[in-house]
Order: sequence, then C-alpha cells, then structure tokens
Amino acid sequence: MKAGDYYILWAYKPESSPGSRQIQLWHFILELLQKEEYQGVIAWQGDYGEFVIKDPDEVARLWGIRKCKPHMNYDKLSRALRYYYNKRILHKTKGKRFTYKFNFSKVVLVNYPILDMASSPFFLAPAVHSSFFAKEWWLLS
DNA sequence: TTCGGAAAAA
DNA sequence: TTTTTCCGAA
Repeated sequence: MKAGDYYILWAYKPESSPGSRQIQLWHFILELLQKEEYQGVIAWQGDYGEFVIKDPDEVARLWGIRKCKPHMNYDKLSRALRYYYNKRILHKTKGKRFTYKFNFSKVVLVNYPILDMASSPFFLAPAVHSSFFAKEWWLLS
C-alpha cells in the first residue's frame, strides 16, 4: 500500500505496545468522540474532523478521572490541547467557541479496536484495506 | 476565551 | 517527551 492512497491513517495501537505509555489526551478526546453517550459533552460538528466541546468542565472532569488528576480543569486541559498546535495534531477553529479540528494530514493513531470506529467520521475516509489495521501503529504524513 | 512562556511533574 | 500548573497578555 502506498501512503498517498489514504487521507487518514488510523490504526489500532494496543495500550501495551512500545511507544504507547499512558493515555494521551487526544486519544482520550477521540475516545469520547466515538461514544454516543458523550455527545452532549463533546461531539463532531462542522467540518470534517472538527469537534466542539459542549461541556468543558465535564470533559476536564472526565480527563482528570482518567489521569487521576482531581484538580484538572478546562483551563489546564486546553493548555495541553494548545501544545498540539505545533505538533500539528490539532488546530483551533477560530471564531468558534470551544471548537478544535484534527489535522488528519498528519497522523493517526488510535488506541482502540477498529470495531469501535464505525461511528466516527474517520470511517468515511477512503477505504483502507483491512490488513492496514495491524496491531501496530502507523505514522504517515 | 484564547494564547503561549516558563517551570515542574510524571 | 507529554502533560500539569500557573499566569500575564491579547
């Protein structure tokens, strides 16, 4: 397969695989985004890859629970999100409150089984051969 | 609200 | 190296 054949890069990256240590914030964001029950808290909205944090305090609370950081808040969570700008994982959708957008031209990663991706917009990307979803992660740019 | 420097933490 | 914490500036 040629890297140029895909717009996204999405792969299953086991928690135990080398290189994946603790849950990363954007993995977590992606996780919430793919679950129906959190649509009132955070959801895809607008352009492809764009999402809105409808309830900043709740997202921060959930993130705090996951990372065992009881004092997490949106101010701090959003700082972590801002660090993603230079890393080209995310960028801000200016003018839209609490709205960010994933830069799919960069990577992809994922910590979750492909079966859980059915509801995500990534699934709308050009078909990718199933062999692509190996138990490793990929970085295409 | 959003940004990004600085420093500490993990 | 990523995230947390703190915070002044825009």
